[in-house]
Amino acid sequence: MGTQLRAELTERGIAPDCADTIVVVRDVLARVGDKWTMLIVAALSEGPRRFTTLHASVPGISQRMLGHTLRALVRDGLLTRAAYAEVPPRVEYELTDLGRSLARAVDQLVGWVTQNQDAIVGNRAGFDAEQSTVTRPR
Amino acid sequence: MGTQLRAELTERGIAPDCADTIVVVRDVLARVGDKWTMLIVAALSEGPRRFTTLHASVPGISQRMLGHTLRALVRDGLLTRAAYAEVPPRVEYELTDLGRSLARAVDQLVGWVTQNQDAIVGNRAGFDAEQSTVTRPR
DNA sequence: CGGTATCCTTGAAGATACTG
DNA sequence: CAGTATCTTCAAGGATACCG
Repeated sequence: MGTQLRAELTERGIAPDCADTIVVVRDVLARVGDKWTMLIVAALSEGPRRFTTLHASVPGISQRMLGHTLRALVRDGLLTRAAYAEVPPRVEYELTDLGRSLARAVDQLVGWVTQNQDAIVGNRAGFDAEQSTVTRPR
Repeated sequence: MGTQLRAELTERGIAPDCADTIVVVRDVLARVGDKWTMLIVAALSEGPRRFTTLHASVPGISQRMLGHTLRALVRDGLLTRAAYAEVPPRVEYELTDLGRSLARAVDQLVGWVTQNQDAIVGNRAGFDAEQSTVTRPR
């Protein structure tokens, strides 16, 4: 994963461990920037939750994507998955310390967005207005 | 953009302005988490750069993706685009104050990744090792 | 309950060629 | 030089069905 880019970076004379970091940074940013991760982590920030509960709390997510995303988060060690051998079965997901520390780091970025979203949305509107003036003049 | 999710969120009783923030946060995270943005911003952090210079400094990027990504960043007000009417033409891209402040915010996250990438990579390796044990036992 | 398997659609992005 | 246009490929993600 990202091996291709890593190779290209090192080939251009960038130190291998620095290339590693670039790749991992992009990896992590892509994960927290994907369609569902933030919403799942937000739902888990209050405490452990079950699969079905999460499915209900994250609006619009499919079972497939919930399963995939949870698995990826467990793989990275950001979540734990605890399966209890009962009937009916019960599985609980919970943020790990690593997951919580990432959530705090992301919170900084959320803070930035909260402070600057008006500016961004305004810039987009202005840009789009200009463009439509150019493409559809008069 | 993200209007669909916004509607779903508000329908579930989440306050509209809160839903807005969720959507914008995901937007911004998706932007900084995409394949090229980080590398372009890094290249611009030293000062203004021209299209061709950027094309050379970002390994593996196509003209198409460089153009698209730059345009998106300009649209959000994170970059300025200055075109000089010379021959040959010269265009310089530069981080705005907003862009620089985002870069600083992202740096926090980069710091987190730098500190924790060993843990993440280790977790992944451990997880994958377990999985292959399960799927290909003995 | 808590998933996985399968199929299918769509948008993202690469390759290549062309232009003001 | 600084892009855009076109074509194509590919994988993320949705819908649906099924299973331990």
